[in-house]
Amino acid sequence: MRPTDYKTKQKEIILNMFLENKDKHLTAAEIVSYINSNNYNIGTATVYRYLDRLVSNGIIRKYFLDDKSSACYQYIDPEKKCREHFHLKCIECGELMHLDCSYMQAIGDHILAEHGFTVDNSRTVLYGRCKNCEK
Amino acid sequence: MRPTDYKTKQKEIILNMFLENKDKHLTAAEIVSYINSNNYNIGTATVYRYLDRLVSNGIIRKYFLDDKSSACYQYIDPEKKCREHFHLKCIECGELMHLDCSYMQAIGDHILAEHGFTVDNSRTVLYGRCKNCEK
DNA sequence: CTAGTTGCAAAGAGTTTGCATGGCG
DNA sequence: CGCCATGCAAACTCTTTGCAACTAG
Repeated sequence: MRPTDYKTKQKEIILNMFLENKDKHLTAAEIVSYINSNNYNIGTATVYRYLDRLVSNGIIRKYFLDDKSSACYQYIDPEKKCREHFHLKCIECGELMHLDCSYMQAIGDHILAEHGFTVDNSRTVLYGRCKNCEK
Repeated sequence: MRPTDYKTKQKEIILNMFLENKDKHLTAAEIVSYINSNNYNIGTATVYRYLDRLVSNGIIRKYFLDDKSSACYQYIDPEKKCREHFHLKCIECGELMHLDCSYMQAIGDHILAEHGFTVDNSRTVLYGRCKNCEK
């Protein structure tokens, strides 16, 4: 059994930040500096510890963009069924697109059937450039 | 114009390591420890500097696995057209598979045509579990 | 000889851990 | 009150940078 999850002010603030930024990814540093600039103080370690838990609990997703050294975290919106489709991440502007498309959904099946590989959609992100940034 | 590329013993050793491990990825630490355990000595900085150059020159690929903090580097085999297809990476055993399949090659075109997104195959790795590890 | 290269050590950047204090339930 | 969570600082890991010595061409 997992330990009790006490409600604390810090956790509330962090989770709210993700809920208010469903369309963006946040880095640990951004979270720390945002909180510390808003009449509150939070330790870096606390942020990392809670981020880890949120990732384990499937509340947020953790990425590593190739050109960034720091990890990025983004809310996994249950309403958008993010576990069931692929994601596209623009390496220029950072936009995350949900690739909810029947054609793409067939890809996972194809890879499993033809290549014996089970793709984990919750981990996989396709990198590239979105319409605007490609220009 | 770019500076002349002097041939050195260090560069030769590193490049050979990639050529002898086309099917695997190597980390900077692995390269350093391998070389230093073989009657030769090389500085960490030298390894990183040459890796950067190999990446810039398109000789090797650099990527980050979700659960690793260190970067992985792998030779881009011209014969396998690694620039043009996707890669599958098993999150259990670390095996990297080349997904060279006409069906899959259509994916990039589809995403561009239907979703206006240009996928960068050299950056994208699909994560999941291979046949053996799925059991 | 000149300019690219190397090795070492120090500096950075990001993340994790140890530990005493603090707060939820 | 017991146990989890927090903050701070130190420790760590990986990578980059500064610089003097070295070397390929």
